[in-house]
Amino acid sequence: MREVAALAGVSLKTVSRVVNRESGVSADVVTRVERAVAQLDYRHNLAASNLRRGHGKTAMVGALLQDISNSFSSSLLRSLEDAARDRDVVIVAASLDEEPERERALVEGLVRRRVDGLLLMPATERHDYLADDLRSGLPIVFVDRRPNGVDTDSVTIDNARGSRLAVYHLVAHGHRRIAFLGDLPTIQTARNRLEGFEAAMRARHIPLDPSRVITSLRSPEDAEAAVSRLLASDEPPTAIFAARNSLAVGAIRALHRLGKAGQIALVGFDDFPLADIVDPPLTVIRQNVGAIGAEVAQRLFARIDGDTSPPRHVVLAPELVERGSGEIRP
Amino acid sequence: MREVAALAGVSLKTVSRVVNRESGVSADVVTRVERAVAQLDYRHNLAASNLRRGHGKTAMVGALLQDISNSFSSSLLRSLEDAARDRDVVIVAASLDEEPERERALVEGLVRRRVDGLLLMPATERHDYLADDLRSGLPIVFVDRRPNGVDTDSVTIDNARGSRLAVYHLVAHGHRRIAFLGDLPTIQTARNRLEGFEAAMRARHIPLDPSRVITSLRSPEDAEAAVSRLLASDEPPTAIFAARNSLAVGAIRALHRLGKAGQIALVGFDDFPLADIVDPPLTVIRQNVGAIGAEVAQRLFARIDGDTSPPRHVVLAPELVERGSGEIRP
DNA sequence: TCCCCGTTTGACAACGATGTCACGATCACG
DNA sequence: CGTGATCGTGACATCGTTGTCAAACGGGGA
Repeated sequence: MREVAALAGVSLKTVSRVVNRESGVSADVVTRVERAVAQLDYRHNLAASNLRRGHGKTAMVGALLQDISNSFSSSLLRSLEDAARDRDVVIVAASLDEEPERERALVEGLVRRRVDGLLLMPATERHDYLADDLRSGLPIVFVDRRPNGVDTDSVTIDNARGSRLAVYHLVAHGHRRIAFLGDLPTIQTARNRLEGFEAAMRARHIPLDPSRVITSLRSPEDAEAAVSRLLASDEPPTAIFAARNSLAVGAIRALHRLGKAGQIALVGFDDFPLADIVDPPLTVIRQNVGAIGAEVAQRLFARIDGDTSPPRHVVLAPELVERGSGEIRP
Repeated sequence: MREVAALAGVSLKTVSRVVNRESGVSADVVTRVERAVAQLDYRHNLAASNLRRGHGKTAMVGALLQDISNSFSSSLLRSLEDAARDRDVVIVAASLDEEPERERALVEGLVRRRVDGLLLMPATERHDYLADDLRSGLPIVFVDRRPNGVDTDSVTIDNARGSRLAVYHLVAHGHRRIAFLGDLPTIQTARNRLEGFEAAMRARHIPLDPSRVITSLRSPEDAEAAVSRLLASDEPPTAIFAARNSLAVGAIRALHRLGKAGQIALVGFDDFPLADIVDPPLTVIRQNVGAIGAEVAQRLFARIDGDTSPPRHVVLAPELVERGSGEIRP
């Protein structure tokens, strides 16, 4: 900037005025400065500008999601981006992979970078560590999982209800031997889905067979192996409830490999783009990702704009989408 | 920082030393400073730090992709993230949606923010506008599309070859009436795929019927409608080559709706997570996204680390994955 | 002609941090 | 006990920018 000023024969402040399109600079000076800017490849430095202005807004928000490459996380990211776009805010995105340490490190990094707000799908169990930042005014919106130990906005779905929908649906189609495939019970949503499953089975007076409740499945491959084992047992299940989309995928693969596709009922949790064209079309518990994302973005930007009303916890209801795989009878 | 210094009874510089874990501070002073930091909720400001240090590294890279929510873009993003993670670099991600204006605006925003490097899947046709930034040393790596008007690293696949693989495969299975579904020909990759299709048809001495070459399809819905029209014609195609994954999805939906699934051959371009379990399993031209992402990340960080060798243009070969849908005979 | 006023421009300090260098204290050694 | 080396600490300028305030300028009216 100093060089631009020298070349244009004006003061630093005048260059600043031109760069910021402030009024009250003569047309002649403006062109001189702009010429100098072009000639020297000068680039305005936003960091320095923000520093001086002091108000702090960096026009960056952080989005810490489970895994950017999965469709749920990336759809949320996209919803946030659509809202951010209108306000010229950019998004710093990262995957947590269910690693608490990574979450803490990334939050710290983003706070040091002075992001204006944070979208968090936490990998940690307790969130007290965020208290200081929240107190100092950093807007944080939780998504998919609720805050624990601090109070801040969240947008989640009713996971237990989703499980209940699935179980009641399968029971209504005549099933009693229903297997459950779930992720690590340390993950809040996975736990809620498991609890919902158990409660629904109780509510329908079906005894829980622990050998048919498989948790800690982390990948489609895990699920595929689990289903193979389940179907090889003495009393194989007639229906499977896969409480996460990647587990449903593994289950489908296993059913295909064993030639049982179309014979065993299957309900997945979380819709995904092609669930309607797999074989058989997959019945799922759908969470409306667009609605979640829009709600999250709206909350976050409202907070950034100074909304200081009490934290709100939005809980959306998932719905059952019948497509075929869940309507197979035993 | 000033307040921390005052509270701890030391100078600014000493606080800086403690915060940066520099050696040569007595244990006593370190604890006093750390206590003060905790008490005042002090947060180190990275922007100011970078400003002063001058070397410029912000430990941020930009990733401008086509659409963060599609699986190709988000997988690339994830590959980049894996590489960035080791170096404590964060990623600013955005979708361009094939809008040139948006690309230019985002690049400018990222340059102003002084990102250390840029991953770009361009929406623009010409890239001269990047010349200044490249000259001033900003590393930019193109992915999926080659730079035009400037010379910088790129990682792409051989799209024409992909189309050729698809056509030869279908012809080998007895097809001659092959329809082509493509995106906007203004998009470089879409154009290359179309050209590859035409060249391959010529090479096999099959006359091109323009009514079976449909371009400018932007969504699964567009593709679905196009396929419906194609199949309603007098001489419907016996095979379809869908030159983008979302178009293949639309084609599958149409075939299902019309009850023709399993009767018309279909080859898609771009693999996607569930292509093996749709009905029938989809034969695709696969680009190895992991390999592309790894290559891109490696190039980008090498440049950031000061590699000034001439720009390299890596072209990876796609491969045909037979799964069933492409092996249906007329 | 003189004065006042609006317009355009510039000098300076400050945003939060750190590299440089110099200072005082402590220590080992002959 | 003096000397030089070593260690811990602080003063100051500086990174790139902008808010504040005042100066310089030109023009219009009395």
